[in-house]
Amino acid sequence: MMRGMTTTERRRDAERTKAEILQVAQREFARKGYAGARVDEIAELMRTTKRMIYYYFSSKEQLFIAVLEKAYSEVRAVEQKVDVAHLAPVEAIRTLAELTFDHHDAHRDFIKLVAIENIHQAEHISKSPVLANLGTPVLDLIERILAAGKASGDFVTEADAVDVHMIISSFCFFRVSNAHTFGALFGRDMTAPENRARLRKMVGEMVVAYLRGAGAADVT
Amino acid sequence: MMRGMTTTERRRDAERTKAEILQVAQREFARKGYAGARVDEIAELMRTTKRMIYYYFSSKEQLFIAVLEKAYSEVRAVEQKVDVAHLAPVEAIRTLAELTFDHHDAHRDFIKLVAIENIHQAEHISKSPVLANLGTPVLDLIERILAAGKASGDFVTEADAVDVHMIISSFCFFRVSNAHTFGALFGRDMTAPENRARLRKMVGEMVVAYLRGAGAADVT
DNA sequence: CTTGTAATGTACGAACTGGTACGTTAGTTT
DNA sequence: AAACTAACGTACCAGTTCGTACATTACAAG
Repeated sequence: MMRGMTTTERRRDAERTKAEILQVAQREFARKGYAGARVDEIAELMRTTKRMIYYYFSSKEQLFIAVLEKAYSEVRAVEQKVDVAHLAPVEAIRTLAELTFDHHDAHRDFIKLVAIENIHQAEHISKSPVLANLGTPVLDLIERILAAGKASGDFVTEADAVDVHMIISSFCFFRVSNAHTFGALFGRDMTAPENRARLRKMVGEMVVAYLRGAGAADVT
Repeated sequence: MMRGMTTTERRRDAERTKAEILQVAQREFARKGYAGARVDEIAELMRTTKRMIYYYFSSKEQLFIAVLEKAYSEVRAVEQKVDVAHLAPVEAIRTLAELTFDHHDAHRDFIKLVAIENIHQAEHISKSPVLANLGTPVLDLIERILAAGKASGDFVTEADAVDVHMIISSFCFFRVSNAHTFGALFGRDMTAPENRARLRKMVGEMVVAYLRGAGAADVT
């Protein structure tokens, strides 16, 4: 009884073990990919043994799904905190873009997991009921900002929430996910500290410029 | 003698065999990832046997590198053909963006290979001397367009060629690479035919709008 | 037509890898 | 304090996977 009781350090702690497995597994999957990650290696990097992985997660695939679920839920938790309701449309969307940038910057393992999941045609996400309908909150937020911007006349471009989310995401995601090949081919590390501030500013300006309609063919 | 001689269909043809191996391998690597792809499976999908893979490419890793080299060189060949020199700066950059869009759209396997290579920290690209300094041609082109745009007063934003290339690439790349998870979470297939034209127009407008400086904080 | 060699096919092995059978211990309940 | 169960450890196996030793054949040269 009393699950949370830890006055004396327990040697056996299910929650702790599960958490450690997830943490180590996340790093391994992010670094080696799904097929490239080794269950034995994950086990060696923990205090517990391989047996525990199967005790709590049944299979490598289930473990990967659990890692994805945990990572996505953490993302969601952060996104909920974004408060841009009190800002004017232009500043609201700019801020959202910059916060998205910060978030991607801070959760690089998560980005890699998503990239891996895309290589596998999102087959694991499909198997998880937890992960469906997880995108709607952001879309609602963007929708409100867009409506306000249209009403105030700041936004001219015809674009829906999904489009805008895609613009922002693509930039922030690519910067992290493709840093290696981009760096190898163009000699610039997009994730280097000295480039951070400039690129962060770029996302914001890009979305705002686009929504203002300055890119249309009939504009001078 | 006479390598190209093929009046009678030869049963033994090194070039043909090598080409088929590369083609099949490209598809397998793109679908399963590097570690996920199986040499035996690649062999089964060809007319020849696994022995030939090792006869011509020595190892799985070398094969993957060869696939990357072939894919990148094909990309480069297409990019060389882009002729935007005669266009005005705004139309030139817009056209470049749209052509990049088309190119990514047409070479999805290549996109996936690059994504895979990024998961593996571009370690294979680094091992290939062929693949270094491959990005410069595009950068030169963009540089010229930017200079012309600055001179004509069309472009106001301070951004160099690498930045602009990144904006364009991120959008085009993300659309293909993340189509699966994006579709699963937001219910829209970015690669579906009905979205193609709209998104293609978006890249162009986005870059142009950004370069015109409409996103800056001090612009009304 | 013989002979040399590039190209190809067959069979197999050593190491790895996901997964499990079985035994043990800590902590809780009564 | 006995008994019960969740949590954990060890040893191991069966299937897979990259790679190779060895045999063979098509083709070109002289």
